[in-house]
Amino acid sequence: PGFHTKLARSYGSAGMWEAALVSLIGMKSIGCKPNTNAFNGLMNSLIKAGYSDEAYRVYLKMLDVGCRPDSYTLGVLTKGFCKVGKIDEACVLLKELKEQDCVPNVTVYNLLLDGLGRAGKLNEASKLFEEMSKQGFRPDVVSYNTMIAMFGKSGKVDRACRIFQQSKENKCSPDVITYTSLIHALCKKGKLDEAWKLFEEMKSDGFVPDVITHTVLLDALCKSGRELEALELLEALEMGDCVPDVVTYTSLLYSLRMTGKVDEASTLFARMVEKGCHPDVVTFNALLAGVCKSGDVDGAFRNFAEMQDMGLKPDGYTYNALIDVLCKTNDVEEAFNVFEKMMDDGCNPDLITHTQLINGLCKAGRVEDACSHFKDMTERHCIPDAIAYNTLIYALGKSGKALDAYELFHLMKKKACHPN
RNA sequence: AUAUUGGGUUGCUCGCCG
Repeated sequence: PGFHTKLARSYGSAGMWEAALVSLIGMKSIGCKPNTNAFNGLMNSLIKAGYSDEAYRVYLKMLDVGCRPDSYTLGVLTKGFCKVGKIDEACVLLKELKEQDCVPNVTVYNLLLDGLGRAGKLNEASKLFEEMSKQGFRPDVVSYNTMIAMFGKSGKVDRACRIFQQSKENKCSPDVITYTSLIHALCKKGKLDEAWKLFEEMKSDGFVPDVITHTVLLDALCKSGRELEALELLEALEMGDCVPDVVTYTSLLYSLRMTGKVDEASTLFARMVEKGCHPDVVTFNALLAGVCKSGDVDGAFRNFAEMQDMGLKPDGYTYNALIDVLCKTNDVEEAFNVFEKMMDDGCNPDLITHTQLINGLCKAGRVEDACSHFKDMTERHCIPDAIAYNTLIYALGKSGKALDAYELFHLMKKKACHPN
């Protein structure tokens, strides 16, 4: 059975759900039947690899062969739904399974909280957070951490701190993640002093900050222009026992390169490699951002070639950065070539890709083309946000098409997209 | 040994400061 489940999970990671099922069901050839755990494991593999719909099919098959779902099943599927933005379906499933006396647990609620947060539905998350206690599920440290991180990411430090207060009142012990999330929230708002205070506080309370905690602080130093202090922190880490990782180095590389410190960035890049820390696609993208900022198209493509020489696959960020630098250097034609290449390469253009192209067309005086691209974009199920509307509204207004601009402005409001 | 939380990279405009 171990072999069959392992094989099934491998198929799952490749999205081959049918082959995976054959492997699971094939257990009967050795006189075994796949149990709930085996199905849960397969669904998890599928979801981790981005095959949520396929996971749901496996779920149906599992019911079909008479396997009862348990709280893990519910958890895995909740994650799957949330990952593809189908939060409502996750809630429906929760209700359904509750009626079949499949008991949800705190983990399931935590998954929902996180899913709501990532979908930007903070109010609904807060409501659920209050609701869960009433339903008899006491929030645990993960619940609190999830809420803190979610408020922190959207710039609501005060609310994050209130949740922290609340967790103390409810006698829920914080952990390193709690503190790191709060420190991150403070840093994001530029409150570095308070962040450092909390950092000291956590240490004196006996918590051991890890590489992530330190990287949050280092990144904040970089982003507020204190690269020297960031470098000092890095050196301290390199000498201590909290080893900096690729994220730590990338954060510094990004700031150095963004602020034009090209040589320092190169030196640091060499140093990280020397320390056995391998740059990843984000590292290259971070450097690429700096190259693009200076409008250096050739340099951008050199970076693009170099990352592939190192065996790294460009992602959406990479292509978007290239498209943007081309648009900004008045080469929309080439930007569209990269756009094609991106799709050939299996990268899905996103809202940012389209907005950049629309902006590029506008700047090249091709406002009509921009409008039709905007239309194409919506037909490709890419829902414009305020920035996308602004881009086109601004260009329309500037090119004397005030009426069209006004019309789009109304459309934007009609689509419940808040003008800023 | 089957599920949940923290760090780095990409888009518009405007304002403030230099």
